[in-house]
Amino acid sequence: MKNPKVLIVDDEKNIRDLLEAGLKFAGFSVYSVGTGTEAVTVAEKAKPDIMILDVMLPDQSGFSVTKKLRSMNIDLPVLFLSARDDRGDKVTGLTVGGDDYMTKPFSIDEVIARIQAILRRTKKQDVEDSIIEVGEIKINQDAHEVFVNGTEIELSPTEYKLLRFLMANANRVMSKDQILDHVWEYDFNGEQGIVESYVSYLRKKIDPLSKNQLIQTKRGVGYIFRVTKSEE
Amino acid sequence: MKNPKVLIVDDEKNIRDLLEAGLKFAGFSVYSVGTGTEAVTVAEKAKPDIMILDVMLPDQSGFSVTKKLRSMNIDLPVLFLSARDDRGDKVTGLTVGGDDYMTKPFSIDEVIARIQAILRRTKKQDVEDSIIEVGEIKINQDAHEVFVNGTEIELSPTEYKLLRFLMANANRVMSKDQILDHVWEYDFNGEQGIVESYVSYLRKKIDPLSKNQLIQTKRGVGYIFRVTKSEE
DNA sequence: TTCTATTCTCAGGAAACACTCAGGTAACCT
DNA sequence: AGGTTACCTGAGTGTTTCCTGAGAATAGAA
Repeated sequence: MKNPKVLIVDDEKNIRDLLEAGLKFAGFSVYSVGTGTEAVTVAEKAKPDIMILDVMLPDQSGFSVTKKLRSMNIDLPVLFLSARDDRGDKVTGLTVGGDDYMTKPFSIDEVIARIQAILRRTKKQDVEDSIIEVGEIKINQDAHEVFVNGTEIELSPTEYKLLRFLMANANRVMSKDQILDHVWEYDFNGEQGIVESYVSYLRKKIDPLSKNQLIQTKRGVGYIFRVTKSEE
Repeated sequence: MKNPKVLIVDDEKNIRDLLEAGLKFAGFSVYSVGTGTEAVTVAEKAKPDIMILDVMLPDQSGFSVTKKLRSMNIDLPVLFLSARDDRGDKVTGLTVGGDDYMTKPFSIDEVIARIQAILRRTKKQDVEDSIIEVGEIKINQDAHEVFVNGTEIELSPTEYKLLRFLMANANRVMSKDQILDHVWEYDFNGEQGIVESYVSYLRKKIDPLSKNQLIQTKRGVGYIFRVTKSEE
């Protein structure tokens, strides 16, 4: 299957729009609803491959949605979304099998990564590989491991996400705004300076293991993860 | 499709006219409106391929326009425009889909370049390639890299834009006024001397790598990017 | 809780950049 | 030829952008 189908269930329209834009661009077919009742209907009709489900819906809890679906013999993996604090008791109990959960606010690229991980685990979807290898750097997404020319380096979560984003867009300049929009949580309202800081952190860990400066600055434009120096 | 359709949404008539003229000349079909309400109407009727949208409109915010359109299942990429300092706290998530974001004041050719980049990425369109190659010079727009006979040169943002403009109009004399209008931001009120300076900068970086003088002066008229014509 | 890793802000300094200006040079004119 | 105009370019100035270390605030783990 070429375009996995995702069903987004969240009552906040902003979040639905954000997810919809990001997932569509990442190559998913997207269905988006705001209530649990609609979710059940669409899940039955459209047969999505995965569902993104807010656990706190206005009409019913996410839990009852999954229960309903299961009783209808509709079996699809779920990525649960929840607010930061109501974690622990209910949500963790919900995740069975291939399911996963994330807290709001999230970063859009992290959502995409999680969805791909779930699809990878559950069905044999035609989905990105767990291993990203670009030039001298290899990332194992399942194990959260990063190797530079075969040597492993330790990255903090944010460093990891930033590097993954730059590598996924290798040989293309990414502006700081783009980086903020994809790598940082959607409610982050800080300044671009934080991107500079994290690029600096990354370089400090990467550069000692490579002869090339892998992350380059395009002054006034952004940053680029550069693999092939010159062509021709 | 040969002529992509662009919908311009901005309340300042000056800016609308500026964009309209520039985009028409670049080969786009242009629709232009001043309010969000009109934008929705025209987007529905004319089915544009892309929209240029000021985030600060008199009747409603640019975001509510995109939301409205999305809820109507009208799906088109957006190039957002905003004042220079609106970024940072308020607006995030603008670039997650195929969308992009620019601040005012902009240079008209930069707008065109961004639009083509968006159409290229959302790739429903038959649009210019990311690589511009004219004679001995090759520009990779994705990577913001410039090669002269295979050797990379480093250009500042303004040098880059100037060279791209001259190459896009190769073998045609461009006056300094034309250059100012296309390459510099629309509120620039300096003198033509700056064009002379930047041509000088460019030559200093380009000429050592070429036997020909690629940027030639047409005294009293302007400058021309000359391609050694093997055929014609 | 305490401890530690991490996130984020900030500020100083360095470098790159944009722009202006003026003296010099080349092209064009009569 | 001389005189005039347009152009070139080095020098200088003020601004912007970027880097990085230091430290405060926060979250996660022991």
